[in-house]
Amino acid sequence: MSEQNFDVLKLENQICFPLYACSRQIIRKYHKYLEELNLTYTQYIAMMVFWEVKKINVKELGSRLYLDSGTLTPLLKSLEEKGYVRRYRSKEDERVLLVEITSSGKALREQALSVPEKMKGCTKLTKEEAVTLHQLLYKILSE
Amino acid sequence: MSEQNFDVLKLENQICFPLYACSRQIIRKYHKYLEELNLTYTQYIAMMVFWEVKKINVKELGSRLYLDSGTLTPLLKSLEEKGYVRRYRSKEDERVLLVEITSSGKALREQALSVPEKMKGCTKLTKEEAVTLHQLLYKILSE
DNA sequence: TATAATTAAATTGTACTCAATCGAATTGAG
DNA sequence: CTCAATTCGATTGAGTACAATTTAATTATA
Repeated sequence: MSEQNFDVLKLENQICFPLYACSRQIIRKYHKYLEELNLTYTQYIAMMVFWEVKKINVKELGSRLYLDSGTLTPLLKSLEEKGYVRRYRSKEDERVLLVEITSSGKALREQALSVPEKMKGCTKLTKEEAVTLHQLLYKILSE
Repeated sequence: MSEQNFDVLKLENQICFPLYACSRQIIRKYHKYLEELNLTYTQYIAMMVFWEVKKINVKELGSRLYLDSGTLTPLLKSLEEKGYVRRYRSKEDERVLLVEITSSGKALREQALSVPEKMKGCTKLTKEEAVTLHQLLYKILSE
């Protein structure tokens, strides 16, 4: 009767734990290539957005990266100090902070091309497995 | 000629970014259930290990959780303050710190059963998709 | 049109995360 | 045996994460 099944509390039966462990494992691998660019991983994915859109506000950047202002405010100040972005208030709505990539930030893009190159094969997944993983992850994120 | 393909630097083409975003999204969902137990997510997965093995040293715990002493030392001190574990040096090798679950920590297991229950269906993956994801993630971790 | 409600960032406080370094204990080569 | 190398955990410092709160600006409503 009062037998309790604790299997649901086993590490090996979790879905979040390997997600969490995997993301940290890969981010650790990024570290040695990104430090050549003087970027952290979070700064790197933020730069990916700037390379695409050139200009964006904090809220919209946060919704793309799934990060809030508590994380982004210091991160964007740091990118500004490095000279990769410029921050300024919107004239139309003073609450909104616009962040725009600088020429220096744009120039970094060429250098950054070496990163995916070096990270190639960082996981031993086949192309098909990587596609499957990608789809499953975005299915989770789409909720 | 000198056309460069920057697609490899697009956020949508990354594998690590959705891993990172997914794990944080799910951990955020855990938060409201775990705070009823006065545990953070990292403390929760550490407790999962203690519920299984009762006693373990820091290095072995770190290899199971993919975390190092810089993360675990303060985390274990915090769990000790809450009364869930006891920390002491090994008599055989004074370098080794053993961490053992207390009766209070064992009692927490029953309460914790509600967490996977509440998290059930936190992702809308089918059972098959969840199994596939699990396999792919452990393939990455096994490198 | 006052003012209440909402919104956007910034701030605060707690807790990771991890590279790098340190100090103490143990082990191993000569 | 002995000193150098290794190992274990703790510490340090920089950078996130994020819930909760605050401040300032804007919008909506009575």
